[in-house]
Amino acid sequence: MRKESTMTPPVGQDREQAARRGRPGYDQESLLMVCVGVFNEHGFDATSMGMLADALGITKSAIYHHVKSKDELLSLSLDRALSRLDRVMEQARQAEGTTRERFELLVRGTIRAVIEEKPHVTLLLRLRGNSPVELEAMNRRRAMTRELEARFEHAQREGGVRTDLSPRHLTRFSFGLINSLVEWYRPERDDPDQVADAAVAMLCDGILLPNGNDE
Amino acid sequence: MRKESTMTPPVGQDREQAARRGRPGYDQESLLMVCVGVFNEHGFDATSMGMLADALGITKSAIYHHVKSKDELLSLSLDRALSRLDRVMEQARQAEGTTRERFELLVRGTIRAVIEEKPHVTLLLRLRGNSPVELEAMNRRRAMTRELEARFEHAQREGGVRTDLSPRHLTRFSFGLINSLVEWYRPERDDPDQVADAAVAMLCDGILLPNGNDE
DNA sequence: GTCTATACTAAGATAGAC
DNA sequence: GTCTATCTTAGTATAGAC
Repeated sequence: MRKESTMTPPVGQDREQAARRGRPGYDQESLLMVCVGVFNEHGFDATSMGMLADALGITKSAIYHHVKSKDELLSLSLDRALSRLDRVMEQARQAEGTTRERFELLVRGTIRAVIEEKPHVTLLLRLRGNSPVELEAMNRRRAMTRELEARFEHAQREGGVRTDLSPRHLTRFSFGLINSLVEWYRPERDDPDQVADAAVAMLCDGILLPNGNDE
Repeated sequence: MRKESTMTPPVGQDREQAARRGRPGYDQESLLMVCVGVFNEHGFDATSMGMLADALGITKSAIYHHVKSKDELLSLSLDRALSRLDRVMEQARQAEGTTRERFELLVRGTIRAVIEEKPHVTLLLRLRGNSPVELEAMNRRRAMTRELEARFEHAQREGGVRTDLSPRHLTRFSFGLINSLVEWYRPERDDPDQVADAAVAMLCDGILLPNGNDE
């Protein structure tokens, strides 16, 4: 059994440490991180409890000591992603300055959140709505999209953003560009600040040189 | 059995029509379209043959008359997506004109392809590499990404594209913006030309007004 | 081209010992 | 906190009748 247990359960020497700080075997947090990694590698639905057990180096049934179900693992992960993104939106609401400054703050904040919570955000962005847990998370995410759309509309009226594009398309394409991070960002290859600079530059000013050549 | 068969199998009156044109029951093409729709709704792995059977209005076993396996359905769909995208790349290779003109051609071609073959492209973009079929399709797609990256590098040397962003980031973010279409494009809400215009505008020139306001 | 019936395998989850 | 053993359900796929 247990074909590819790469990770040895971090058995603790120092127990008796006020309940949820030590880690005799796994605690819920460390277990969650391993599971989310496997979810993202194969997709949530393609991941069986057996595969999780293999990655954890324990048996299927041992997982149920930490969580009630596979869905609870998903729920815990999605909550982390959503609460992190909520904080970004809250920060954006309170921001002041020019349109560009406020937009830049939002973009950079979102990118930081996506990078720092990448495993959880990845899971969030790939939901299909197959369970109540997924549906609720998708609703929370949808609310953020709508809020950004309203923000774009406002910025257009204020005159900071071009008005030849609909708020819908501005929103969807902007999120599309940023969210693609979960599909290709790798800490070894990509510097977070450089990535954020590139996203801001592309979104604000595009990729062509102002004095475009005519060959 | 068969709880929500919305689609009645299109039983044909006019048979004997040269093998693969008529449709007594389903032919492979019409069956594929229904199945791919279900795959995209729930995700490939979360879709069982039973769900396909329900959507088709036939039984599970009847599906095996048309295809050897669930994986063959996936393979047929991915082939359609990839061959369509291959044609876009081929067209881009032969294009002439300014950097902007050639870039615009590529963007518009890709967007047309994504929209016109949306179900198949959607499936392609969501692969996790869980089977040989998926891995091979991902390789073909990766080749296209690399080709675009080389194109960006070339355009930077020629002077048409800003050089403060790496080809990698230009490529990934551009594809991210465009590919997001599969997640939100809806024919009833979005006009294809308007969507393409918006993508070109954002990618080439960004979203801010040239004469940005300082409030 | 589709059906019923069924073989076979793996899934998520639980009980109770250690 | 993890184990073995097991329950139950659902999965893909096949055989053979109509």
